[in-house]
Amino acid sequence: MADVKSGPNPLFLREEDLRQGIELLFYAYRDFTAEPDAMLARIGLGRAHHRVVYFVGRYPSITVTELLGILQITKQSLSRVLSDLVEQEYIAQRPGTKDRRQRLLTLTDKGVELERSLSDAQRARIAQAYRAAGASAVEGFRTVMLGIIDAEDRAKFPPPGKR
Amino acid sequence: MADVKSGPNPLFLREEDLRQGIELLFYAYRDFTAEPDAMLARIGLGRAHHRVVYFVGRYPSITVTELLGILQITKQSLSRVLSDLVEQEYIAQRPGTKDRRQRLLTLTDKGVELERSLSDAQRARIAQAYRAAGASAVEGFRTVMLGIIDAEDRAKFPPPGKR
DNA sequence: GGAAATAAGTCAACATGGCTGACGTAAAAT
DNA sequence: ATTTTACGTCAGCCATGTTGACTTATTTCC
Repeated sequence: MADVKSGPNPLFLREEDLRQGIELLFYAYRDFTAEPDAMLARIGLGRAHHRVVYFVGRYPSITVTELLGILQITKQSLSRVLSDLVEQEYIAQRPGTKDRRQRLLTLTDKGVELERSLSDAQRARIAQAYRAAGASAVEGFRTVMLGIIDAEDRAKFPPPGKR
Repeated sequence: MADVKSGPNPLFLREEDLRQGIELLFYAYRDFTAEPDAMLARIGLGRAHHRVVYFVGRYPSITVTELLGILQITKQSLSRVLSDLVEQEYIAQRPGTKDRRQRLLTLTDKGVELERSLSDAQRARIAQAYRAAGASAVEGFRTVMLGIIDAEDRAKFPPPGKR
């Protein structure tokens, strides 16, 4: 590997800590997504499908607008993957009862199974990291991650007491 | 928002913790990349360019092979963004002295400035999260993130003592 | 010294998943 | 009755990943 310390870029401690934070996020996300991506490729789907299946599993009967708010992509982008998933019967749509313009999304049995098999690799990775790190480290992890996430979405992560 | 607790998906505690871990990573990465992405879009570059500029800044005189190992993409994919960056003089190449087949990559002054302005938003986000969380939470964060990262790359993150 | 391996680059073609813009329909809200 | 909202769709563009095939220069190995 090229020498970190040499060259016109002497890193100081504080700066180094922040860089390390950036890189922890880069490497963790890279490795975290690699396994499900490989599984998805085998069945002709992509990471975008995984995200949709994941959040529909997480929030059964979620609306399209809510899903768009989470994913932060355009409805045209969502449409593409969502139609795939509906056509292939991973996801079912039904009209809302209160508001009949809505299409409430739920996983089919097939969808539940797909979601489980995809996220299992990720759950295993998290579980192993949590186990190795211990409860107080996990609490620190949670706290820092919440600080990185935009304030609007922090409410999605209720404190331990509320769970 | 759709009701988490209702429906055919009763979540239990342990399962819920793991899901929360998955989502912390999703939201953190989403928000972490949003600002630099917006800046990049204004100058006609993309996230891939940021990654290259970042790691060339991190490891001055890094070789193409080393960079490929970090990014875990094909050399054809890297080639595209790297040529952009060399053409636009963000990155300079020079042959290795020990091995003249290598093209050692370094940031130009212009590249240093780009890297700084892009990563500043990210550094600020990390710094704020670290400050709010406190030192022991940061240590926990580090530990859990390292557990998520594949073992091969953990050596890139020397323990505090070695820094 | 000659063969094989390695570092890097290139061309071509393709897939995925973002984006914008324009437009349509049904239902709800004002 | 009008406007707004939820959702969908068509068309086209761009960024960034992929595979496969092939070249050149240099180093390493026998």
